[in-house]
Amino acid sequence: MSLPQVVTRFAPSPTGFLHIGGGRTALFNWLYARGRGGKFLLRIEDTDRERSTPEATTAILRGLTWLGLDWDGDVVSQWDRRDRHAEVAHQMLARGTAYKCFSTQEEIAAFRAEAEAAGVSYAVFTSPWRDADPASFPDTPYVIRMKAPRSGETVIEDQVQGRVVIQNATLDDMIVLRSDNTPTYMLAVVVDDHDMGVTHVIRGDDHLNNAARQQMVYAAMDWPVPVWAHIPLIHGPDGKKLSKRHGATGVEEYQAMGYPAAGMRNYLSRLGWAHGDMEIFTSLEAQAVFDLKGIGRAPARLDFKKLENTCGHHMAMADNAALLHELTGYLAAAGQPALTGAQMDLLSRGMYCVKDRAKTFPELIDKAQFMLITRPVVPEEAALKSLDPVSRGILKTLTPRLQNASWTKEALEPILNQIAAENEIGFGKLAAPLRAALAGRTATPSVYDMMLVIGQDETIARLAEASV
RNA sequence: GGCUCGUUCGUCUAUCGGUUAGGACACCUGGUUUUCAACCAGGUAAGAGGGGUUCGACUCCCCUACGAGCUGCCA
Repeated sequence: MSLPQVVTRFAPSPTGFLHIGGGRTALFNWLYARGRGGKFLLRIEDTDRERSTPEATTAILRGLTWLGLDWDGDVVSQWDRRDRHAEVAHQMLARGTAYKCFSTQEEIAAFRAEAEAAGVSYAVFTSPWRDADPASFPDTPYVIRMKAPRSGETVIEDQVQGRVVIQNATLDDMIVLRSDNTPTYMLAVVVDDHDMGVTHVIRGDDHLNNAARQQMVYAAMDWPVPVWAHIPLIHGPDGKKLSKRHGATGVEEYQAMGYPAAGMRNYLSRLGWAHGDMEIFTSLEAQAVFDLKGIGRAPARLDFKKLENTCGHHMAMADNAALLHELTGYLAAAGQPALTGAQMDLLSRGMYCVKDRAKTFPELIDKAQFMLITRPVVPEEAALKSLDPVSRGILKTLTPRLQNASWTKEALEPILNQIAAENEIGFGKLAAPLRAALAGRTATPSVYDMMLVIGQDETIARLAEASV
């Protein structure tokens, strides 16, 4: 009666921080599941004991959490499931879809070297034990290999790449269980995805070829094959695979640079995926329209300008309190001093006049500078020019009138206009020294907004100091 | 080397055989403005190359070039 529930997963290997490409893969899985009332699971592929670290796992979790990608249930450790993997390997043995191979790594290396010497740069290794008589088995360590079909073809029906046909002859009998009884990735992913009920495997297209081998394991165990969707990788601005030399590759680096998470999600989702001309959307909107069909086949390049633009939209759309909260998170991530209570108060009052002018948190802080400074205001050199004797005189005449004013824009406007008129100057000529006095700068939010936000007493105090 | 995938403005992309090839970012011009940002109006800019199929190809097929991935007792 009810449709089978959609179950997706993100399965990173904990060998480093959360890569921006991994973040996008996770995002696609999350969008797909969340948009369909399904489940989004998280599994850590830590079967490589040499390279896996707990630090990397926590870094990945931190990155996902910052991105706002919440997962269902507990984080699954692949390593913890190794006994189950071994069990399946032996079931394959029993079914005759796998076999014990006693070839040593030295023998395999020798085989490859020989092939190379013979002019074949790469050859598919065929184990001599594939059809060997058990009576001839030596008492030495062995691995369990998949007994892959030698002929015919394996077809991957991929939702992104289309129908991909791979000749079985090009695939070797991959190892599913190592000689120390630990599973290899090819076995572990399939067993885990099956046991976890994963219905849609959405991952990087570096796994497209692997899908053929994995599909053989599904076949060997007679398990239903999940829906495949192999998405293109992200490239750097020069079109090469994204790497360290392109700059930031870790999700957390983007947090430290001050990009808001909502903007990051929006930008990342549009990188390689489109829904018509839609550019800016909330997570809820993205979930509602995200589908596999909209994913492009070509790798996309990172464009910081567009990232910033997208983030700017989300800054402006954000709820003031939420933005302030995320700002404190940014400061911590960037290793900057936390805000004082007074600064928090002012920011929550003045967020409205700075958030639509900023694309990132560093920009937001810069625009909000007039709220964060304390007297005495030290004007920048350019601002100092607006505080000439004549202007200071004008400010001096302004102060007493502000003392009796009610503190609303409606009340302030006529006062400033009248001062400008009395001195026969344009409003701009009055705004410049006001800016210099209130913020010590030449570029600031509206002078009215600044006055309203810092309040009557502070405004008068700053004007008094500047007009001395 | 073999196998697999990809190629529309500088960038992200729309198009699902017939469009003046559309949108967004960036850039340029003008406008607005109280500075900056924003905003408004306009503009420059694209189907890798070559063959087919078709009345008609960005769209389907083949080749080439270029890019990427896989080819481990890594994931």
